[in-house]
Amino acid sequence: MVHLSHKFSTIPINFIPKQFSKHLPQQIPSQTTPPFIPFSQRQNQRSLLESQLISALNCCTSLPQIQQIHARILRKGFEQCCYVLTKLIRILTKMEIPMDSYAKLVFNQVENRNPFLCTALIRGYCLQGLVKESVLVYSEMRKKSVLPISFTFSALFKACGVVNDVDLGRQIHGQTILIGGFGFDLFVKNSLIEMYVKLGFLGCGRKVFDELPGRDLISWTELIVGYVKAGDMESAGELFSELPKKDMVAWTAMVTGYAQNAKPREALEFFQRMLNEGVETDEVTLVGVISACAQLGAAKYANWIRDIVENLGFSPTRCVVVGSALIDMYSKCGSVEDAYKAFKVMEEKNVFSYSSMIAGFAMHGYAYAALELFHEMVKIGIKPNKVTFIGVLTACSHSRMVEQGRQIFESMEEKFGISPGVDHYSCMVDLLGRAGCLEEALNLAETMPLEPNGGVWGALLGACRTYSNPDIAQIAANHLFELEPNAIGNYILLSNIYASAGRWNDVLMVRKMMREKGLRKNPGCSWLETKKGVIQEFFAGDMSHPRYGEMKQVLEDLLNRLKAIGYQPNMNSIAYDVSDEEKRRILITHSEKLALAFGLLDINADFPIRIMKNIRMCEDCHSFLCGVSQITRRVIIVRDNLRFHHFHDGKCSCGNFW
DNA sequence: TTAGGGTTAG
Repeated sequence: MVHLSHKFSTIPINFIPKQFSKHLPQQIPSQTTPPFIPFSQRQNQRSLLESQLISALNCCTSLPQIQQIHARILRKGFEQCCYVLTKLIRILTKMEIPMDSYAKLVFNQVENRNPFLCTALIRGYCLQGLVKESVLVYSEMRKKSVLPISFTFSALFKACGVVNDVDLGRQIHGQTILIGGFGFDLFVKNSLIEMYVKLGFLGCGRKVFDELPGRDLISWTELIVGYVKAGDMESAGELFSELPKKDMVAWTAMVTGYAQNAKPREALEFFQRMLNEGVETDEVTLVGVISACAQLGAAKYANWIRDIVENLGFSPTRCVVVGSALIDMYSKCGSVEDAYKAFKVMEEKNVFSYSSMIAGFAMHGYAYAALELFHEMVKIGIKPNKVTFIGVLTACSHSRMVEQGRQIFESMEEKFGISPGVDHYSCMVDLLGRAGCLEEALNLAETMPLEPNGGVWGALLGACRTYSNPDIAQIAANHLFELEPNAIGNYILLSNIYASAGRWNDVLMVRKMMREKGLRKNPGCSWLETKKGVIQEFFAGDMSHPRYGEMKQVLEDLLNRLKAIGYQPNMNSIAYDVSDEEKRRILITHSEKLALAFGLLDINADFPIRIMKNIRMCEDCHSFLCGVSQITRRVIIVRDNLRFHHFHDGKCSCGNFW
């Protein structure tokens, strides 16, 4: 003990770099000589102390607590004990305390490091994204002939995944084969598959899976997720069906996979199968299903999953991830009120919950609510991320709040240290464009520090349509035709802009381009959720519906009543050079009008009529629906390809600005 | 100690 005390005095606190020394215990161990105790008794005492220190470390929840126990470790003479110090480093890792500021100092004080201690530091560095440092520790341990353990490789592979370094991963993969037997370790094998999958080298992952002996449920699931992430649901499905014994995680990987790959119906089918087979579900499964329901956008599915979530006891109150998913779902299913209710009851809120709610408000045209929430989150110390700003800027954009938008855009870098990405520039071009500042929007697109993408030029083209500016439209469209040669919407927009300016020759030129490329117009389509919860589909100009006669009657009746209060069909919404009579006929059979007519016939007056639409609503339909909400006193909610419109009492929540 | 999770613009 005297010796140990002596050693303490040779590692004075002031040897530690100043900025880190605050982390280490300030208490210098006592130098008094303890009474003599026989050796065997000392050993027993030591192992008792050891387990006491370990349990004390396990109970730590804050840095000061750790420092207190660390002081005890030093006082009791355990500053060279790998077992105890490994635990200390693991706790520091768990609490996300920078490795360089504390764990490394602890590590450096140990002379004979065992594999566990080295691995704890490697893992700590790797989880903090400091791969170079973790590799250095690994080389050091190899130099000193400390044999790695499976966990060492697992940590290193994870690190390679974090920093996207497949070459390093391959090198370490080679080492697992060279250093006796690790190539056959299932734990190492699984980490290896995980790394290759994460880095997008699915083939290598598959090779490891096929060639190395032994595989377990985790190996299978890892590979399934690899296919899911690559968007190959077919291969994922094949592998899943070959999987001899499937557990909740494997099932969930499939459900979530379908949801993530824009196949919401398949996701729900899979979930139903999972329930039928009696597989347990947890909050992760539910999040996948909720996300699928959000994509379907129908209140029917929202209510269905709400009941399931409640019955399983996963309310938004207690589970922040389920809560955030629900906020998104309710917003996308047309009920921003339900979204806000879920948001309100959440006990824990994070950047996801706030961002989802902000995006929800923005989507429904509640710009002030979105901004208020943004300021609230900043005030209570939740740091916004890139996605948050997309929501906030969209809210400003859809409500013509140019100055606020500008200020927030500027604050991104200055105040929050987030450099704006292409998408944020795209929001700004949209903001300026929608407000009618087309020149400024064009200027921003042309001078922005990043390469503008389709989003940027598309926003500008959309604004040119609103403000009928064929000249700037042409510039934006030329960029778009290069970036997205097959996106039909751009050609249609440009042709509409030319049509409303009466430039019929240019319209023909755009039509010719479309013909040459073999592009065909995506027909306008609307969906309506009927009284019975069935989703009905309506195509523009389609007169084959069994109740078309009644629907036509409803529409004509509405048209006459609307004309009496000053409505006139907006012929500019038709980009064909045809007679006014023909234009009127085309207008009255736009898909949302057909859906509306059916909704008025089918849905009780107390309920809103909810319509979904695949493309942007035309000006005529928009003013028609405003008028209908006034004369019928009905609430009509339309979700177009971008956002929601709530028509009520002759007004729309978008303020005629969409 | 290893597998499945929520928010994104025209």
